[in-house]
Amino acid sequence: MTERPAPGLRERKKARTRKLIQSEALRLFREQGFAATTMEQVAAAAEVATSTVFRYFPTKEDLVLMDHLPAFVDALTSAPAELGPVQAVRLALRATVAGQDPAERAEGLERERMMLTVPELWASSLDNVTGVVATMRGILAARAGREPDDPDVRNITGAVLGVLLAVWFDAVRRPEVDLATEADRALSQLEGLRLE
Amino acid sequence: MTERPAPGLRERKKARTRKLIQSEALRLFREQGFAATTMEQVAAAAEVATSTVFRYFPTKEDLVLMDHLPAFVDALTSAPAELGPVQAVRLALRATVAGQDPAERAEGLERERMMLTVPELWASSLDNVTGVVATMRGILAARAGREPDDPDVRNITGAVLGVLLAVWFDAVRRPEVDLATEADRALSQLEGLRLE
DNA sequence: ATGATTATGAGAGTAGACTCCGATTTGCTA
DNA sequence: TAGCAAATCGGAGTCTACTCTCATAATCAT
Repeated sequence: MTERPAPGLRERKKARTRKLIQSEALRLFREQGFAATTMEQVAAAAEVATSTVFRYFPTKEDLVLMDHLPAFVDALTSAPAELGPVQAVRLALRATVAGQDPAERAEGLERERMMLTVPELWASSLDNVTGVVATMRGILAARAGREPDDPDVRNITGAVLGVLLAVWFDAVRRPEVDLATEADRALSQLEGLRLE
Repeated sequence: MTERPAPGLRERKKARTRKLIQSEALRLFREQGFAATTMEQVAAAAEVATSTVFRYFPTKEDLVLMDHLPAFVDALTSAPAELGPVQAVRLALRATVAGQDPAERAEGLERERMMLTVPELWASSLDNVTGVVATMRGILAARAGREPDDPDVRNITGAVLGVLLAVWFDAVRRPEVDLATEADRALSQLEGLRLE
């Protein structure tokens, strides 16, 4: 949010160390699995003290977790009011993906693969998930002039996130599947669902 | 499956101990939370040795986990072939709920509440969930003469499970919501989705 | 250059899930 | 009732995420 671009040497070094630790961790997780990798190993691979790893990442899970959702939320909020819920989500998705740096996309996919695959990570993203659900309900409800806990809103949100998750699982497991177009196509099947 | 009803005193005692441990554990989890409860406390509450608790339940999570899905799977498999996927699921759901002992339902809901709420449990049910998804895809695909990894099958399954999960989350949090009727109503909104 | 601030290193320490094992009790069988 | 097998007990031991502390080194401001 308030990312000060003020680059003291100190800050730059910190950012570099942080990235180093994280990328070494991801490599180890990929190679030997999440549970089988200890924090000592991560520290050793990044050539820092174990306590330093914990200073940057309070929990092991934090080495993987992320938040690329805000962009999507923004896009959904600012979608034209005349669109139905499903259309709005499609538009927001397209906008989000388009605004992504393809370089970081690969690492993103790797992390997502782990999140959807490794139980511990699946667990610690629970809060994230319920948060996204709540947010999305709020937005879709507002767009249709309904309450956030309206059953119809809940159901549509559930259906939309259900298909998205299904596609996501597939895409993460098979590199030939393009998440964006596949998700768009999947959502198009739900266009019959309306509100209001 | 091969539940021998042969009741030696030994077996009866074992079953009783098992239930004792589990119900004491659930009580403690409800009262102080899952993470905040230690296995020692569970053992103490059930008045057995800690090692005995581990003999019955290899992991802490096993004290909560369960499998009431087989009934649903059976019902779905044997639904009339002329029904669409969503209708078939509705029917199977109704059948499953109808065949449940209302006495155990309460405890079931309690466990489900934890599973959907406590991260550690949410994690260890990952396998269960993916298993259910795969099974359901298989059945729906077979009913429509498609492949299990057909995109349409994946999408419909995703949507159906999405709404079900949404309703479930609600029902588990608010006792006044009746899971069965609410789920049926929610699914009725998806009837537009067809295959074949 | 110097003193203040901050990051890092190194290591000891804690907690709690889970394992192992020898001794004891308990139910089963003849 | 004697002997056998299974279950339990009690406790020592392991493993690893995570915490704390303090000394040292790097950066910053003046």
